Amino acid sequence: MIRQTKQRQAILEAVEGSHDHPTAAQVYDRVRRVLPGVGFATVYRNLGTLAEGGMIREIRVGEVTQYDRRTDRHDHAVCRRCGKLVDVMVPLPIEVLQAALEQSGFQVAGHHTEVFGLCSECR
Amino acid sequence: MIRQTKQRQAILEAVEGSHDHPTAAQVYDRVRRVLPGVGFATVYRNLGTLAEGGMIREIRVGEVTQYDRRTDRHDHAVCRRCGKLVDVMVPLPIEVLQAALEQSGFQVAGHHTEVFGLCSECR
DNA sequence: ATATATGCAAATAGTTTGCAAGGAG
DNA sequence: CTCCTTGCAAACTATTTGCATATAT
Repeated sequence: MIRQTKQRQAILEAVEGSHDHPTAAQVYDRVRRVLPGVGFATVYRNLGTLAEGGMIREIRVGEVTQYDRRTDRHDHAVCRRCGKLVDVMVPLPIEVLQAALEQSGFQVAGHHTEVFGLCSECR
Repeated sequence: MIRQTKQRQAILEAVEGSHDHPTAAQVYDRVRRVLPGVGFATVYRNLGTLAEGGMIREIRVGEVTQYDRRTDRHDHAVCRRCGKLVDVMVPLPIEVLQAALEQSGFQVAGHHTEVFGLCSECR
């Protein structure tokens, strides 16, 4: 059974309280302010656990892994200059994907679109 | 100036001759059959150089980096079970992305959609 | 009580870098 | 002949794992 610990709770709160999309290292830093003795292994382990449990979402964009408090399906736009990640919902009906993959026999379960370009500050 | 070496040529041929999407380690293995003495640093360096030069394309999907002989814009479907990568073209007009990102002031330069599900063999 | 979770340190995977020797132009 | 490229080994980064101890249930 999944236990409630102060570390796990603090890690979840660190992600849920973020309006950006923190990396594991950033979550570690934020949690350390509340629980100075926390180990980074605990943070990594719990980010994985929480993502598996569907409480947070793990997004890999480019070479970095980031965590998102939003668990509903949505897409992301990445700034090529500063790396900033912006949430966006790209309207893409599943039928369009199914049609595109029809001949390959691929069964579509989900999708994620990454848009790249320049954010408002960098353009 | 970018020089023509037998290593670089073999690395390019290894990717261009692939119908799958090899990882750096797979390219290394393939090149070693032709040039047994090649170092993995040479492979990594050249995959980067070739990708920068637009001769091949680097794709990061999930936790693995793979190389694609196709340099034209297209999308990918990843099998959740076996990890197989299938090329696919998802019809997504740039105007749709621009409209979705209008309010954030993000300037769209490109996009890539990752579809996940099960390939024909795994479903 | 008992099994899960933590903190630490060491291990691992994938990739990058420094450097002397080699080879392309 | 110059300077880019190679091969080797060491360095590095991000993440994972082993293990004894602590703690939630």
